[in-house]
Amino acid sequence: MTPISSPDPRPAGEKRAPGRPPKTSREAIVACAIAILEKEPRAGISLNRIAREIEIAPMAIYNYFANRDELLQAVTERMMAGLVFNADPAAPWQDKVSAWAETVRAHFQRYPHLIHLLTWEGHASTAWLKHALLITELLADAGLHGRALSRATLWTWNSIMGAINSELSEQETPRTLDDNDVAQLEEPLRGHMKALHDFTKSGRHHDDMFQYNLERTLEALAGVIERERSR
Amino acid sequence: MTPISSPDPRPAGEKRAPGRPPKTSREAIVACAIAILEKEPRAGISLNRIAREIEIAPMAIYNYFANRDELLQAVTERMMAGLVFNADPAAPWQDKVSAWAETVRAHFQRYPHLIHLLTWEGHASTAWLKHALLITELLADAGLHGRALSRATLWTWNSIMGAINSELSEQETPRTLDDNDVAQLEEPLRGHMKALHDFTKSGRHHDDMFQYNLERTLEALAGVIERERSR
DNA sequence: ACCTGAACACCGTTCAAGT
DNA sequence: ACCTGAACACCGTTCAAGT
Repeated sequence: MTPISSPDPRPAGEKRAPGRPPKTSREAIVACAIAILEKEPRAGISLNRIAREIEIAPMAIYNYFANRDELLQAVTERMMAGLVFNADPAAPWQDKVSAWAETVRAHFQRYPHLIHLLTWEGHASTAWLKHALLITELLADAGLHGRALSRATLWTWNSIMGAINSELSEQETPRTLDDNDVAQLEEPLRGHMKALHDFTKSGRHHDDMFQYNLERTLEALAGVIERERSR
Repeated sequence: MTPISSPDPRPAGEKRAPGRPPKTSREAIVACAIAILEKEPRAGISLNRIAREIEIAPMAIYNYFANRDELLQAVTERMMAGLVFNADPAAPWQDKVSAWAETVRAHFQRYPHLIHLLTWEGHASTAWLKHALLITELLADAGLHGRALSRATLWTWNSIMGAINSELSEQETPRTLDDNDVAQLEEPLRGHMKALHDFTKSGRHHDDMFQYNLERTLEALAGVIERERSR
């Protein structure tokens, strides 16, 4: 019943590290957190849950991260790393903005929790910053500069992220319209409500609306750029 | 040391209600939740916290609400009730949309948590529905109908709520730019970053950006309406 | 009719002790 | 160097018991 020491996997000659050998790593913990979110998008990130999953004591995580927030930061960074965007340099700026928007949309579709991390928990990552600044670059090439460029950049982010945001939140917590509530509405509100309801129940209305939102954004940008150029 | 029964506040002749007298009410619980959020916008809504505040056992709340979700629903409804909007019927539709946007913005500024309740916890309230449908009515008056009206309505919501959303999330969790991160960027990205940073640090850039976002939204809507009219 | 306390399964985090 | 267990202060919720 004497405890058998685990075999040392190090090649002969390599110095054995002092102290207790690690059971896990930063990378494994982050990967586990992401795996949980991919399985259950609504689960949230819990230290206890992760510890259960990789069969360590919850406290072991504190050897790799100072606290929950630092772990969230690492998860954010790691999720963002999966987002790659390559624009065709020859394409007009409208196409590039569209391609950027679709790439970002697809990424947030894969990691719905990411938008929560970025927006509500304030975990801006350098990777996200870089991607966001691509829009600035595109708009600069299109002829904007100075404050007009800053404003147009923020507007574009707002607009595209707003579209992604509303699409995700509707998917995660579908608005179930209470028939009773609708019945209480007066005309013409009830008619409008019904039309809207039918529209959002129609087949591919998410794609339809994202496209529409994107077109409106580009339309507004085109106006700004044109006015700026003719000054 | 005989326990003294509390005096019955009912007028003589009125029948005394059977059973134990209540220590609180639905209204008091909801009011307490809102009071907590007004004091500490980042606090979140906790049954235990509310119970501590009004000095009852946490379980007493379950006499008034089936569960936490039902309480959140009531809080949402109550918060929305404070939002009143009266448009000048004679004003052009652009002014009405602007007035609507500013009213909604001010309300969410007062209750930052409300956007969380509506967007992420899926507590659509009838009061919110009514307000949202006002936009549909405005756009219908401006000449839209059918699918074009539905699309334009959703776009307007998206756009305005996106602007409010980003304003709030920046206020609640201010993006502190890591100098180190900025230094790692290459030109022209670093230059763009710096310009953006300076812009968002300037005095009233929140008001400035909301106005800009609103103008872009109206611009895009004007385009849609014009094309629809000329068909 | 309404309130309470004990109990359960969660959560993040500190601290002291183990290997 | 890394892991563990006990402890603390939270959280929502069920159930049985009190008034």
